[in-house]
Amino acid sequence: MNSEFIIAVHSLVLLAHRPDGMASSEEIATNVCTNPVRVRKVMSCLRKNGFVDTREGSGGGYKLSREPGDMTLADVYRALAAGSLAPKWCSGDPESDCLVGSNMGEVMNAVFCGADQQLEQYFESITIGQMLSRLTAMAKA
Amino acid sequence: MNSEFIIAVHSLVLLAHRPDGMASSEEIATNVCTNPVRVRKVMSCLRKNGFVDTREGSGGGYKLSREPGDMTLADVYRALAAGSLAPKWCSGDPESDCLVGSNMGEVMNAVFCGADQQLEQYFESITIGQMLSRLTAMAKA
DNA sequence: TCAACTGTAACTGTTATTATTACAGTAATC
DNA sequence: GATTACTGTAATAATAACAGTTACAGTTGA
Repeated sequence: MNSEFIIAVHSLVLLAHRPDGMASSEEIATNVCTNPVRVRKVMSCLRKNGFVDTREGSGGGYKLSREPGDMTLADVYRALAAGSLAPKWCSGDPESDCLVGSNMGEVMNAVFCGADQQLEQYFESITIGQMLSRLTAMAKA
Repeated sequence: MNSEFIIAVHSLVLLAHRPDGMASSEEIATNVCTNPVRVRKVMSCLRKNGFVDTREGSGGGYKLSREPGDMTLADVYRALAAGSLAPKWCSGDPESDCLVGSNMGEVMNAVFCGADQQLEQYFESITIGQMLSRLTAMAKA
């Protein structure tokens, strides 16, 4: 899995956890354990997909633009990791005169499309709000 | 996804397609479009997991040791790609004093375990025999 | 006008992936 | 029993993907 997906989910959960719903790229980066530039890149994408609002300039940062309970991991997945299951490496060669070698690429592709849908469906069942609940439940235990 | 998984599936389908059910690492490599050493490494693993039999020496090669209809992609997945969904890159830091940063790693891990099971279940529904059928259906069309 | 932010691009370092080379071991065939 | 055609495995090299860093232009609040 794309690690940007993880950064995105983590960031959204963090924002959902903040009383004022805001955080800067540096705060998020510290919490996630990466660098601010990477966070900004991911957040920029989340902004374009309507997950967060940005405020540039002094005192700026990121803020959730939807309810945590209304954002599923599937939404995030579609925004920045869709199709990541299929490997870049592709088997077979369409020019091959063997039935198997020439068509395997296409069949394999179909298999991974199905797998991707399956995965997306699973992510559909988990919201950012639920992620936060799991975290608080874990802290109390 | 692990590209060894793809090589394994392709190899098994190719063996299933051969009238005598046999092929050498070089023949497989040509069909898959990779090098024989890589194929041997994957096949070696398939042998250890009971998918194929090996015959060393002149005229040797690999042979299916089970019916194509009895081998699911889930079997192959478990043998050489299980848990590949979760990224190596891990977010958060258990030592953090923030609720989110300190526990996110664990929660994320649980999410990916679930995703992995989901994926495995999907692969359970596809056999090597079916892959071959899809290929022949495609050729006729 | 300054300080504190975001948005990007360019570059560097690190890690993972794939291909290659080499060689020991095994079995069929002459 | 030598030769040929294979597998098994280790070591190395080449390539590609990934993550971190630096730099700087643009925006906004104080």
